[in-house]
Amino acid sequence: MTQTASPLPERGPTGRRTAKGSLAAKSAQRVERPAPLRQVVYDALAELIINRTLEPGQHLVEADLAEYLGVSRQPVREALQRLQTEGWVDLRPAQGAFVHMPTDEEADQLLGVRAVLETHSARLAAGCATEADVARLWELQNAGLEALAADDSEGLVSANADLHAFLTELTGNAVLAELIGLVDRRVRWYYTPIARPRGHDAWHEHAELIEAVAAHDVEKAEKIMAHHTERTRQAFHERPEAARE
Amino acid sequence: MTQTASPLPERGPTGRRTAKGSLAAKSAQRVERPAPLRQVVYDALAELIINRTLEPGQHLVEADLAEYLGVSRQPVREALQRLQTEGWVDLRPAQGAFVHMPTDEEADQLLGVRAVLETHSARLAAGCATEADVARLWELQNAGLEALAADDSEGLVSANADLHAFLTELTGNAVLAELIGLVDRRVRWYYTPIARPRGHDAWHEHAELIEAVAAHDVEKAEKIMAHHTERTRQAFHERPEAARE
DNA sequence: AGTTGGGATTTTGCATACCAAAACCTGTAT
DNA sequence: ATACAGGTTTTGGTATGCAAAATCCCAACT
Repeated sequence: MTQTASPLPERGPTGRRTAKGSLAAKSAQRVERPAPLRQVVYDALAELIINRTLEPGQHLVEADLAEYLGVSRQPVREALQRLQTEGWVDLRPAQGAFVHMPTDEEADQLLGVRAVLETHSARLAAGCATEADVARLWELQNAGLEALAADDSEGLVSANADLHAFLTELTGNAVLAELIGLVDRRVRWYYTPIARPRGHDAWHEHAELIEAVAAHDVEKAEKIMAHHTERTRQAFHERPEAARE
Repeated sequence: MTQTASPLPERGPTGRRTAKGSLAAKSAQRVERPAPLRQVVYDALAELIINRTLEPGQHLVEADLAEYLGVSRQPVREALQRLQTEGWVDLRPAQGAFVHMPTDEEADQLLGVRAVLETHSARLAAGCATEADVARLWELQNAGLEALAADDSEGLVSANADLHAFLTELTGNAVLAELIGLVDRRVRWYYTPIARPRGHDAWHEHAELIEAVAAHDVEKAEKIMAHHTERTRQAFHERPEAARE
């Protein structure tokens, strides 16, 4: 509606093949997709929810979102569907989408599941990490320490997520990685308020964990991660009066 | 199926309120929703995939599915979106939906994750099961034994799912239950071919598990479930020459 | 043979328009 | 206040159109 003429964020002469016949050029990178609109909308809405522009409980009217984003209702609906399956919004039949209202109980359950999955992940990772992997872990660890020193709450949460994410990739279990990714993204939402106070201890525990992984000490890595995630859970319960909102 | 004219499975004069003013009549049941069409389509497609009417790798053309089911493209698209997030189809941008092709590696990863989650679930359930819960578990166990005696492979898989599902509900952790539900539904797909040979041992192990839960022996329940799911995983690898397809 | 190169066709992805039914809102009469 | 009647908004779904991308098919060329 808004920008009636311009169709969207630069979809013009993309989608062309990279070159002509350099078969298996680099093996890695894909051909660069124009990014489906529903995906763009999904990312945009997720961002709006995470940074609280869209408040918990708020009613999301399809038509409004569509106009706001300059697209039609269809991609909005599809994005909302996905947002529901991943727990960001609740889709009440015949009433539409509402930003999910996180409860303390749910956060606790989420942190509990996360503890189980991450613990298993640490165990597997310790069993199969190469030296290069360990080096990468130390890099990520340092990035986190820098954010800690700079008192960068946002960067701290992000660095934490990166480190945990890389650890799950190491396991070689794609299903596990996907599930942890799902849970962690939601945990991140609740986690932000306690990132700062928890920071110091958490990154000390990370160091112990990486040492255990480097030594391929499966039992120890598992134990440390169990302790680490359990402490995070407790930190959430003992969090300051920033409880409500 | 093709019923071009008739719009759908009886949506006529539904959606009415149950009565007029008997507030909180039974407290339990919701108001009876007409069931969103996308949900109906989702169920239908999931069923078609599970029973192999739609073969792995097959290209699903929206227009064809829509005509086949007697609906428009929109609900079909929404159903396909959800089927993707739950791993039943792969949605390749600009190419459409393809029935997911399960690999042995993926099945193994799935069974691995399932083992972890179910083990944790068993631990929690053992800690908080009431006598009524245990009675219900025995009921479900008997239903499984009957299916086993009747050599009903389909019913066996279903009874197994029911028992595990009830156990996860006992934990009181909705997030955990949801995740296990997700994983189990997919495991079921791979599991069917080994349900029969695995049946006898599996249900014997179930009995032990229920006893441990009834005795609130947390450690034992956890151990039995770990063993149980690990055996299932092994059974999958040692499965007969029904390997491919 | 084999592989190139165009069309022609199909299919997706999105936009637009329209509609019934359900839910919501509001003002008025009780 | 409470209840009711009516108007408004919103969803959920249908139908249609269309550009871009992918696929298919077949003929021309080493």
